[in-house]
Amino acid sequence: MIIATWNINSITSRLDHVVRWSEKNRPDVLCLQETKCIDSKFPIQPLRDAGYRDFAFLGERAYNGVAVLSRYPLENVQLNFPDDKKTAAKRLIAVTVNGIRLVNVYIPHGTALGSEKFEQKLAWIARLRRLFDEEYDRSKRVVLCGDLNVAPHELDVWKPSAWKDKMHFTKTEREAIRGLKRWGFTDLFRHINDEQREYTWWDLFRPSSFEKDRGLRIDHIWASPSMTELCTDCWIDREPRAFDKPSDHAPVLAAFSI
DNA sequence: ATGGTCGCGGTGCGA
Repeated sequence: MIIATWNINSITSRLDHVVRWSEKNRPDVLCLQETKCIDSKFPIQPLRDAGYRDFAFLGERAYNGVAVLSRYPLENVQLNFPDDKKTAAKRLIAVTVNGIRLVNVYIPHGTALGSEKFEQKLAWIARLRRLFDEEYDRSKRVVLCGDLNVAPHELDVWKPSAWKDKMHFTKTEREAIRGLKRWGFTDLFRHINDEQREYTWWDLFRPSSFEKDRGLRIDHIWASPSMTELCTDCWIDREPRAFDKPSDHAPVLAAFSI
């Protein structure tokens, strides 16, 4: 079974990429972030034609939005945090698929260091940790994936000296993300690939960033201990980052012997 | 080097 995650920066603008990539890579479950699409306009039919059978999505106009596309039935769909208001940014969707509890998140960007939104980013991460403490069992099969908007380690940044104290790599963000991980998660890319430097995001503002491989590893698939034991591979597919008019993110995939 | 490029939607904001 293959689970993938991809921040596609608008499902309508990237529909062809998602279809083409899905037909080639055949993930069983694909978690998307930044769909930027209201639910009534979510393009189910083209994605059905690409092989997906079941869908869960939570979107809004222009910003945020998360979705899960699956070849297996999705059960117990949870939209955002249980105590979120309806007006809350659409950033979390949790489903059960093949007995796995899968949580797909789009962690807030943070906008600017020291801003109110930066504090809200830290608070959102702490709140996610509390969700796992209160409602999840680490002895079960649990997967957390998505755009974490934090590069946890120096190995996850193309030039740590240049990124010191910069958004996505500040001490406070890394501490917050470590706090989340300590619930009992293993970073599957690091688990499988040891000290390898690979990235999932390259800045679209700087057109040469991808060619020069100046990126960050901010998109992740994390797993609980029993799920980590079943993981046979985890990799980043850079190919669609070179497509015409790409998302700024590349997909991450994990294979499990299930 | 504080620029640069997208997406949405028809303006400026967020990333």
